[in-house]
Amino acid sequence: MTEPWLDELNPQQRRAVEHGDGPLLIIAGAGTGKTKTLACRVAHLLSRGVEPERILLLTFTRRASAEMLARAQRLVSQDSAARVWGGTFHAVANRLLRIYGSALGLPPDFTVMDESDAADLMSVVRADLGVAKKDRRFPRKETLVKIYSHTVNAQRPMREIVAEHFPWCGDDLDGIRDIFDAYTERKKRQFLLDYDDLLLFWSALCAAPRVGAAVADRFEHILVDEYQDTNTLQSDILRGMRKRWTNITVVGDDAQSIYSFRASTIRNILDFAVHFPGAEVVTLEQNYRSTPPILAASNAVMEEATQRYTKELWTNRAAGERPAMVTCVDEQEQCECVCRNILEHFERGVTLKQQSVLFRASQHSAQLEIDLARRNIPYHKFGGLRFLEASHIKDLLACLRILENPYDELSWFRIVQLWEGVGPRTATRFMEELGVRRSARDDDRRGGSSAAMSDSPLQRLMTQAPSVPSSARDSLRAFTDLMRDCLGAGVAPVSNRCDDGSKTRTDSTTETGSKSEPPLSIQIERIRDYYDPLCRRVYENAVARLRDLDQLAQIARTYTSRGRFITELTLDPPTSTSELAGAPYLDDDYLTLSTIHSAKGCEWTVVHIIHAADGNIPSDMALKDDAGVEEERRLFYVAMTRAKDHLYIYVPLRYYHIGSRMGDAHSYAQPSRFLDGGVRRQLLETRVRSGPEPESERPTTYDPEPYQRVSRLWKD
DNA sequence: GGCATGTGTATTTTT
DNA sequence: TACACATGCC
Repeated sequence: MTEPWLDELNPQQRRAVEHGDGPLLIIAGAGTGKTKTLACRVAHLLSRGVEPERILLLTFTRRASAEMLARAQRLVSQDSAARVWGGTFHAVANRLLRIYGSALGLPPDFTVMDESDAADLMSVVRADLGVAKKDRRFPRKETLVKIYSHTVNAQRPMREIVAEHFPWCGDDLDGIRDIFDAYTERKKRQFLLDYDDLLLFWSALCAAPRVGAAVADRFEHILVDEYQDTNTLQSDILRGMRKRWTNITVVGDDAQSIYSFRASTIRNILDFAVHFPGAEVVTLEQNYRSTPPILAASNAVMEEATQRYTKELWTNRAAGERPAMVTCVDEQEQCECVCRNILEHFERGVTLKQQSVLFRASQHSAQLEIDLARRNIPYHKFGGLRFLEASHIKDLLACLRILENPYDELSWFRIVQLWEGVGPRTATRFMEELGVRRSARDDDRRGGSSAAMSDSPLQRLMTQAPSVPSSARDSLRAFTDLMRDCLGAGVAPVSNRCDDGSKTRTDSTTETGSKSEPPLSIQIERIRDYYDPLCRRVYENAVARLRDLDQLAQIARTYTSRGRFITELTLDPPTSTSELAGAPYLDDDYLTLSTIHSAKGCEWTVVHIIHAADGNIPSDMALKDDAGVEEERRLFYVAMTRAKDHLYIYVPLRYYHIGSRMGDAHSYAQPSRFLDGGVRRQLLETRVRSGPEPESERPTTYDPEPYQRVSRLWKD
C-alpha cells in the first residue's frame, strides 16, 4: 500500500514513523509534531498489515487517544483505526481486567473507586481503628490517599515517601500502616479497585502464569504517549507486557514532565534503553508551532534550569513579535487587560477559539470568569473541575452504585446518613441488619438477576423494613420505593414515572408485574426526585446542586448500561464546563480557560498566562525543595510553548486577601522567579497605565457621607 | 451514647 | 468549601 503522507514528514519524523520492530524512543520537544508522528506511525503499522486489535495506544487522556486515532484513520482511509486499543493506562487496565481479571480472583463486575471514594474509605477505616490520638492532628483522609497512592505508583517504601513528600506525617507511620492494611482488606472484600489498583492488578496480570503471556501477546505493538509523565508502576507494566514482543514506541519530552505529584518520573525516559535493550532513539527538535521570539523566550526559561535537558528547539518560522510581559497593579487590572487584549485580537480576526488563558491553579481564574461573564465573552474552562467530587453528585452516584452492587458499603454508609437523625453509628447498625457487610466469602452476589437478588441487602430492605430512628422513617420508606422503582421490581409502566416521585406512590397493584428496569436516565430522574427534599434540608444552595444533577441526567442519556456509566464516569470524568453543559454550545466561538496541566498537548494562536507572580508560578506549595521548583519551571515552559503567534505573561503586583481575618489586607507580589534577566531580555515589558477604561477612572476615596450618617448610631 | 452544630484551618496540579 | 475536631443537646 502506498503511503503518500510519509512525504510530509521531516527526516526525523519519518525515521520514527518507519521504524521497524523493536523498542523506539522518540524525544519530541514541544510543538515538534509529536501527535502527527504518533498518528502516522499507527497509520503506518496498519498499512503494513498489523491487525488494529493488536495495537495498543496508551495516552494521557482519552481525548488525546481519540484525536490520534481519528488522525490515523484519515490517513489510512479505512475504519480499521477505530479498532485499535486506545486510552489511558487506567482505562485500558479496566478493560483488560474485566476480561482476564478472574485469573486474579477478580469478578468481571468489580467497582472502580475514584480518589475521593478512596478518601472516604480511608476515613471509615480510620474511624474503625481509632488510630487518631487525641492530642495531635492525624493526617487528613486526602493525605492518607496521597501517601498510599504515591507509595504504590512509585513502588517504594512508604517510609521514604512520607519522609520526602509528607514529612509532617512522620510521627504517624504506625497508624498509617494499620490503616493501609485495613483499607486494602476492605477493598478486597467488596471487590473495589481504586485507580492505583487498576495499575497494580494489570501489573500482576502480566506476571500471572498463563494469562500473563496471553495478555501481553494480545498486542504486537505498544505505543505510549507522554512517557515523561509515567511512573514506575506503569513502566513495570510495560516491561511486563513486553517480555516476548519487543515492539514498543514511547514518546516524551523530559522538559515537559509535570506530574511528579502522581509519582511520575523522568527516569522512565532516561532509563528506557536499559529497560528495553537495543532501543533506537529519535529526537524531534524542529518546532512548527511557535514564532522564533516565543521559542527564544521559552528556551531562555529552560536555560536557567539546574538540570540539563536533552534538546533545544529551533524553528523555520518567520519572525514575529516578542512575547509581552504585562505588569499590572492588581488582579482587577489584570482581568481588564486580559479582556482588552483578547478582544483586540478578536477584532483583528483571531477567533476566541484560537485564544486561551492559562493559570497554575484552577481558582486563579475565578475573578476573570466573573469579568468574562460580565462582558459576554463565552468561555469553556478545563481542569480543576471536581464535578464528581461534589457531595451531591456523589450522593446520586451512591444510589446508582447500590443498585449496581448492593454490597457497596461506602455507598450505603453515605445514603443512610443523609436521613435525619442518622449518623455513623446508626448507619453501621442499619447496614449490619441488611447484611451489607459480607463476611469474608459469601458465595457470589447478584449476577444481575432476581435469583441472586433474593438474599441481597436490597431484597431485605424491601421485605424486612429494617429499624431506623423515627425521624428517618419517611426517608427510609422513600428510599425503599426508589430502589424498587429503579429495579423495575413490581412496576409495570415506565412512562408515568417522573411525576412528583416521592411518598405517594403505591405501586403494589402490580407487585408481580414487569421486572424490567426503567432506562438509566429515568432512574436518575427518579433518584433526583428522591434526593430533592434531602438536598434542601442539608444544603443552603440546594437549587444549584439539583441543577447539577439534571446535567448528570443529561450525560447519562448516551448510556444504556448503568454499570458502564458509573465506571466510565469514574475513569473519564467531564473535564470541561462544555462537557457538562452539553452539545448546544459546541458550535459557538468560545475562549478557553485552562490550568496549565490540562493545557498539555494543546496549542493556540494567542496565549495569555495570568498570575505569573512568585507564589503562584511557581506555586509556593511546591517550594519545599529544588525538584519542586524545577517542576514548576517546566510547567511554566509548557505554558509558554502552547503559543503559536502571540504570548502574554501577566504579573499582578498586589493581591487583596478578601475574606481573611485581617479584613481588607493586601500584600505585594514579586514577578515569577522564572522571569529573570535572561528571560526578560526576550520579552517586551509593558506596564499597564492605570485607568485604560473610562469606567475604571476610580475615585480615590469613598463618599464619606453614608458612613458619617451611620457612625452616629454608635457615637451618639 | 450518639447526633447536630460550631469553630478553626488549610486550600495545586489529575487518572 | 469542606474537613477535623470540640462542644452542646436529646
